[in-house]
Amino acid sequence: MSDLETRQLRYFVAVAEERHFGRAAERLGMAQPPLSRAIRELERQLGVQLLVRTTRQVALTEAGETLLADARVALDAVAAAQRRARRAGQPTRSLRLALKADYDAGLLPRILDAYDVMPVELQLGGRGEQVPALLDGRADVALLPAPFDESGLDTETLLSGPTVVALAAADPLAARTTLTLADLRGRKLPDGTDASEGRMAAGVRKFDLSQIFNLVEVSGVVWFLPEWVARRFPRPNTAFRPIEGLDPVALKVVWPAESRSLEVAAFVRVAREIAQTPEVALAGG
Amino acid sequence: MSDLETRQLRYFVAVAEERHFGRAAERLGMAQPPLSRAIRELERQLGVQLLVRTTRQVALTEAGETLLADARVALDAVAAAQRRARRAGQPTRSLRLALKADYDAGLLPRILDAYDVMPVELQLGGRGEQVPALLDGRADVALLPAPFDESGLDTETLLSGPTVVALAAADPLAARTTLTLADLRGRKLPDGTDASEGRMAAGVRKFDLSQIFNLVEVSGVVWFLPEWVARRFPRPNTAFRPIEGLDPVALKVVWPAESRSLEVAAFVRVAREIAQTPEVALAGG
DNA sequence: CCGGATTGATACCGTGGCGGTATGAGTGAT
DNA sequence: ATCACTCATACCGCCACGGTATCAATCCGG
Repeated sequence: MSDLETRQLRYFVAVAEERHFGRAAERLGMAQPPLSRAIRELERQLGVQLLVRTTRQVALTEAGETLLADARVALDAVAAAQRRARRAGQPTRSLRLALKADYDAGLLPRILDAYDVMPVELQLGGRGEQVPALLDGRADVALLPAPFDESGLDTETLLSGPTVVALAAADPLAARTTLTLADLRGRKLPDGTDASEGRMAAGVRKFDLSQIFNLVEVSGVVWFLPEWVARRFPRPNTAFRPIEGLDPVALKVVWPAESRSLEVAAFVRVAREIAQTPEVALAGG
Repeated sequence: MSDLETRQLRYFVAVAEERHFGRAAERLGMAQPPLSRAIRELERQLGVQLLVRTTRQVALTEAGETLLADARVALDAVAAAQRRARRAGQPTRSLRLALKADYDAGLLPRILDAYDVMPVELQLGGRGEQVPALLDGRADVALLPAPFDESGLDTETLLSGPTVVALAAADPLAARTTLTLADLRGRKLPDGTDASEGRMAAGVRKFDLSQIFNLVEVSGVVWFLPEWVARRFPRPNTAFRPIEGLDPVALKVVWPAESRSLEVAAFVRVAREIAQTPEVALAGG
């Protein structure tokens, strides 16, 4: 009957993620007994068993899995409300734009130049950091390469292009104009996985693009990236070749689904217009 | 610093909606002083002024407006988590489908027949009740005529058609094949507003379609509805005429944006297939 | 088969947060 | 100027939440 409190959801998420009351309690900065009691009380309120405990392991029931997913969404929504309210009270307002360095397809300078509603604060981060930031209110809008999990978000595609592989110009494969994933069997990504698996190796956040291109040129590893990124970084000793059979990669502008912010809407409009306007040669000489 | 509790959000929403501490306290079933104190504490936690109080009126600051919108979303998310967890623990599962009576375009029987994942529980309600039910977890999926506020929801269009006006067959306008809004000047909707405004008069929830057609035939009022609804209810004394210049009305299947429910996904797939399959004549004879 | 380690549950206690009542203070209306 | 209205303050009492100590069940090594 009585309503859930975010405290109860935070406790449950901690236990469900740790699958261990002691570690969850430590993470929450509290002792284990009151945490156990709080979860019991939560189950009693819901009239549903969420966890199956033995003294050796904690497992989630189906209801627990359901609640875990929904609780994360709800906690993000609460955190977003808190953050946005804090910001809305500040005298100096800005738009927080989350993006991955080098993945703006050259649109960013023109967008920033054209967007004059308020100052734009850039939040550079690795892949995977932008979406959570949008969901919990740390960012207002993002520029991201698709695909990514779009639940809870609205998006608009700015441009789209094929995936290319970056390989050393001296590589025999560079002599061919197009490649398939199978051709890459044996080639490694910087993280050591085989390139023929076609994943865009995550977890290589320590490197920026020029460092990766250095690796490509000197150590024979390869690297996948969207064509609209590669085009911005021509290097004489790195060859970019399209991969057949991979889905195209879109650059999207992304914002929280429930956003009714005029500032975000204006940003999306500007981004759309810039993306549709070809980049003119600035100086004819 | 410390996290927001749903209790604080519920209190704030009550005060922000009532714009009156006393009434809000009454609505919350508590006394006014602790409510005032809780709002003060909330403002202190956020470091932001949410309300401008005088002894005569309570007004929202810009931060307050922001928080009101976000808090509603967050509270819906918490309520949805609670309801879905409760249901997930029940042994008998069902899919709760919210819709407006008579607005299924004839698809419903075939959809229900084809959907065999789990029992479907129908929630008939007036326009405007389905979307909140989806957002706070009282319903899993809905069939709705667009347009409606889609924030926080995902949708897929099943079919689309023009808006028509229902008028008495004896009405002089019924002699014409198409009409414009201007032609309807002077004609009234059942709620008394002028038909030439083009709104689909809300607030006439007490009547079902046959009652409305009765009104149309005997009292000279007119009524707007989608063509794909009108087609299902042929009546000799009611004429349906398309209105030029009005946007088409789509029938959409709608579900919570964050839903990753396989049951909902299966329902959407079935609905899509049914909508693309023309209704065959059941008996040729 | 037994003893120790691990881990969640129980018992009990103290405090702080939350809500209640009584009352004050500011403002608009007559 | 007085009254009505409404939000704020003061003060009080309770219980909900968290802490400590301990128990109980299970797994594992010997």
